Amino acid sequence: MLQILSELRKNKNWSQAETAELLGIAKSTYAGYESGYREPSLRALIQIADLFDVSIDVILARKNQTTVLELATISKMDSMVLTVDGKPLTEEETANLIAFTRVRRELG
Amino acid sequence: MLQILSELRKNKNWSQAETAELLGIAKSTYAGYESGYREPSLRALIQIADLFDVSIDVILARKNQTTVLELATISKMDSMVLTVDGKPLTEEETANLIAFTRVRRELG
DNA sequence: TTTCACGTATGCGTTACGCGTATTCATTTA
DNA sequence: TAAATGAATACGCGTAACGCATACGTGAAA
Repeated sequence: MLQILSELRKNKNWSQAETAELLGIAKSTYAGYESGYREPSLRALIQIADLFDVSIDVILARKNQTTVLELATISKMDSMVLTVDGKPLTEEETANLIAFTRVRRELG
Repeated sequence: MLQILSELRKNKNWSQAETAELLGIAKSTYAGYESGYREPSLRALIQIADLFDVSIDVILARKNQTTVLELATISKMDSMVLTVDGKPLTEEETANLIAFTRVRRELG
């Protein structure tokens, strides 16, 4: 249910112990969330969402808000920023990614 | 914290008892949420969000609107799909885009 | 006044969360 | 190679708090 926690954490290059400390909980407690051994309480869930700066629905992988977004559109939106290694993609970078994808698909 | 429950419920012209029955919980339990006497468990919260068809963040009155998203994270999320030319990016394609971006940035 | 619907408050049993601890595995250091 | 350190995971136990049954207060309708 909470597999995404591992992804979010690794994107920040944090260990479970570091993350637990930032959350103010025991490392075994946090590890239990990732492994699926336990589910976080509502209070813990809110802290986690705040720490990773994502919505609770994202953490719970709730699909009630499945959104399909065109890469080209996102780069024009002010309300959303894509990052790689924590660094925002520029419009030029995004344009290159789109071109890159088209070429690769063309080649099969 | 959960004042919005009362509004969501009244918008549907439901009594607390009706709502509780739809949720499969005791009416005193549901009433406790609205009055602030108790907070719902995570399980109950998910059922409530599904019943009213709103996101959990809305129920919790969280103002976060995740604007910065790591590309690597998105590809792992079921709740969001990126497309190029209307065609979804596969996980492999996304991984290639990330690698491509890193190389380009490395080269200056 | 009685009755009924609605919302609310609380005692109590039980669930399950959080911590400490132990274990396993991988990597590093002497 | 062994020892040590770091990382991830599993589990026992105490207890916080959730859910239910029940009781109570209010207002409207008869």
